[in-house]
Amino acid sequence: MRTTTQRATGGLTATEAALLGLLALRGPQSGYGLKKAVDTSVGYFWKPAKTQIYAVLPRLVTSGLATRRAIVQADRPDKSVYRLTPAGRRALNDWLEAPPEGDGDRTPFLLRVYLGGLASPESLARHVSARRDEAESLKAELEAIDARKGVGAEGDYHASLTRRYGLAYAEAVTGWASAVDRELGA
Amino acid sequence: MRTTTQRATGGLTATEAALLGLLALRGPQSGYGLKKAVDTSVGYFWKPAKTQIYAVLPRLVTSGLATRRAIVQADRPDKSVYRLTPAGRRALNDWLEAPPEGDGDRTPFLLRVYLGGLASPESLARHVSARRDEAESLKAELEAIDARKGVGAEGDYHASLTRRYGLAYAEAVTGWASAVDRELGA
DNA sequence: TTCGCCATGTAACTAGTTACATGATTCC
DNA sequence: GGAATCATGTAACTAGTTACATGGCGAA
Repeated sequence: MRTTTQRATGGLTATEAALLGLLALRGPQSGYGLKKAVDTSVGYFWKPAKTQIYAVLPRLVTSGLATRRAIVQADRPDKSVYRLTPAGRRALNDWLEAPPEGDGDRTPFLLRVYLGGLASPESLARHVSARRDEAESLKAELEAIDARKGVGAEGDYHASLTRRYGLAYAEAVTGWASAVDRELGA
Repeated sequence: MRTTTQRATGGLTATEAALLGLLALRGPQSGYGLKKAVDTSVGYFWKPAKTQIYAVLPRLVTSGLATRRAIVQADRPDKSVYRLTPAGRRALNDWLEAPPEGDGDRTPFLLRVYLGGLASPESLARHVSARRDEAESLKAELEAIDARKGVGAEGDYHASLTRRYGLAYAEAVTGWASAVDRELGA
């Protein structure tokens, strides 16, 4: 039931792990590139602000988990490219093996449902159907990605697992919301 | 896709709203009492540290959303009892009507799944089955509560909606995890 | 000419966390 | 004798946020 991503004695934060992981999967990147990579991969369930990415990267360098190389460019702004070190790879592995810090708690939506009797019934109904809409568009989005990659594309297995998780979640939410919607209407 | 509970120009934080909501539902309480109330009600999806509760309450008083009354007790420690003001009730209502700040993002578990190819297959399998176990025990817990209250107990409707949400979620997770478990075994 | 992409950051802030501190009373 | 309950807080910290700042290049 923990919320804060906590640095358990030498461990990584989830954001650090995400960045190291993307460096491991996709090779050396700039902060800007990592931001793009995040948005098109783990962005559905882990989307740090870009300033946070720029804050984390130098930290990784000073703790020896990554190296920075300055790249001078003529036509574009100069950039810093970060590369995973063996120590970084080890730290990432430790993080991957460690039990996940709690998620699923902190759900302001449910707080509104729980307290729904204090507001107008219409307000609750609006929240519920908005939730259903969100879940449906999440589902559509994930299905579109599935379609774009073929099922069983190589190198996509673990990513597809997260999409399937998202789909199961979305379907659970739409099912719940439809039922509640009907009840509130009656 | 926001994570941080944000104070949108005069708005409440979710923790403030939770406390005001419990004061509205259950009447005047001490910080200690509110902590108990949180644990036995919204604790499944919103569980602030007790120090946070003690930090928030005086803030509610200074912004006129609650009043504090000191109660001197002979046999127990003295306490402060907080009571909702009309302004507090209004602020709560505004919060209840407002669209929920994003949740569902920030899922370190999925980060581990996504990066599962970087660690040993056994590690991923362990995470997945741990997740299934958690979901199953959540389900059991929620069903136990449902059984304890009878179905359709008065004053329990909105709370029961959150339990049903939790059940749908738990079932989605167990379904996903069982399928993935089988795949990883093969 | 305007807009979007590339590219990196600073400054100010905040909602939350853990660890620590205190002390009487009541129940086993 | 020891543990749980009642009851409230301080101190130190942190991972994240938004708003702001800068500026050249290429394409419509």
